[in-house]
Amino acid sequence: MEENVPAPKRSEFNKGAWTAEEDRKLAEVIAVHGARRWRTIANIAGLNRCGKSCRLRWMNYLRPNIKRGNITDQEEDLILRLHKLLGNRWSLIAGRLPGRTDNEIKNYWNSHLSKKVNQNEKQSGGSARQGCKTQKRLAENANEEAREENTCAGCEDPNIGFDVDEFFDFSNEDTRNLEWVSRFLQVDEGFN
DNA sequence: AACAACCTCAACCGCATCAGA
DNA sequence: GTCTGATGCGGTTGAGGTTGT
Repeated sequence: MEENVPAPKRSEFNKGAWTAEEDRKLAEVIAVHGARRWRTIANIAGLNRCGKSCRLRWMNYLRPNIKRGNITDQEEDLILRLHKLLGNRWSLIAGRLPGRTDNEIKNYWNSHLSKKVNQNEKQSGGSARQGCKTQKRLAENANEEAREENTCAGCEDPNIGFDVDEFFDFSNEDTRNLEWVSRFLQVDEGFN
């Protein structure tokens, strides 16, 4: 039934804003077939969209449990701290903020936080460089750790007194998370 | 009221990586 | 080991809304 539907050529795909009808069709098909094989899903749903577009729509808008708007002060603080640690690793940052998407965080950063950070750096005489080295190091670690779980990132550096599992297990304990991030930032500041 | 400038955010694009044949 | 399609990510764009003049 499903894969006999000929896929449109790339140039024939619909672009631009999604309609409520398209959303409904997409959600229906995903409910039955699951959120994978996006090209097939697009075909089954009869959407004149590419698979990528369907995936993005689902991930950023239709997926259940998505929080929309109103980033709280606590979330903002966490974003700032995680960005300092990880750089533009939006998906990693989003993974620590339940219900938030990488796209939303990226947009929020670009429209709100980047300005804030720039202002702060100007005021404080700009210690951006200092953070840079650590940020790169941490981003690299984060990538490796994401792949090879169960290794100890802190083991290499005796100054870093935290557990890597804790690093990636933010669960929902926001307060605790902020605590270790603070701890890490203290280590970071003592790095130079 | 009219227009320009600015802001926000959904969506697209290109590239990298992964997984299966 | 190689090829190919699927998936994921980060950067960028552009439409629509808001604010300022």
